[in-house]
Amino acid sequence: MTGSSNYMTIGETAKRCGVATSALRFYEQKGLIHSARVSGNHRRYHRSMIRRIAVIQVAQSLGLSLAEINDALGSLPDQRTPTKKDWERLSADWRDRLDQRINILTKLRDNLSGCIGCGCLSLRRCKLYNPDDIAAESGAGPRFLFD
Amino acid sequence: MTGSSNYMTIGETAKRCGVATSALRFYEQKGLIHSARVSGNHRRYHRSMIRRIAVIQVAQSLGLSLAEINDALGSLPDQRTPTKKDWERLSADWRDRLDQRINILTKLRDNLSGCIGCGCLSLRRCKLYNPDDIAAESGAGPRFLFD
DNA sequence: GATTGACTTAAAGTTAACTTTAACTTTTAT
DNA sequence: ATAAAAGTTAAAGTTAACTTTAAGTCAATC
Repeated sequence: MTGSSNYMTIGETAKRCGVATSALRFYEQKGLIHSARVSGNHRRYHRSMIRRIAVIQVAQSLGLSLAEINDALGSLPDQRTPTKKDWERLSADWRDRLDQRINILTKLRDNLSGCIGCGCLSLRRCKLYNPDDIAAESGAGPRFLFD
Repeated sequence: MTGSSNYMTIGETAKRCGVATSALRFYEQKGLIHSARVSGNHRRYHRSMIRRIAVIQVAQSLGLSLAEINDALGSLPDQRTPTKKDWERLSADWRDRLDQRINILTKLRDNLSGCIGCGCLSLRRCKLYNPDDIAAESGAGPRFLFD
């Protein structure tokens, strides 16, 4: 255990990352992060876990489940700071996912706007203003806003 | 109960909207939708509930909780098809929310790209590649990707 | 040494959004 | 009339992502 400043207690790590200690224990149980143990069985997290936890938080903000994040983190090294190449490999996937999310939300926003601003040329075609639901053959659910 | 084609059984409604009957019962319990009852105590949903359920589904895709949706739907009429004005009132709020979501995701994606593509001029300033975590004073969590 | 704060564990609890179960009634089709 | 399908209810169950509890040990400080 060379250099105590490379290792932090669970409380220090939690504070540093803005998560609860219980969450850190939970993540470790799920295999997402790892710790060493000192003679009193207290955890010691390597500094590289800060970055790893940050990556978990980013992935969560993308809507990934912990299981999915665990899969993705399989491509990162456990015990050292990820290199640039490591990060590239991971974030390429996530950028695709982000692009898709942005596209869907943009389309949804545009469809909202279009129907509001009289962008629609036909009351028959505009399903939102089709009060008799004539377009029932289009399929179940609010197709008109997602398609 | 004029015009049986204005009312649908729970099965018909579920199929039409692409949701489960159990979800409809759940939403009704939560007060999000409403039904009439026939002599056998079977539910009958007015056609306007199709649109209302569609709105619920849209709001869910925005990440709103059912409680939040219930609040928002308070501004819509229960027993008739919402007018254009009704819809405008509701969707203005949601468009703001969509804009914010899109902005956050776009910023996140741009930060990912910037760091990958050597957009960063300083290894000290680029927190992602600051392996000794010198920027610890920036606050807890992955600030660099959200700010 | 004594006290307080930080740590440990396993297991139970919380929350939201449903789904399933069990036991029944009603409706539909033959 | 009968059988199958569709409907009813209350309550229990599921899931993911945690948090809290209960009961203890360890570490730091006086």
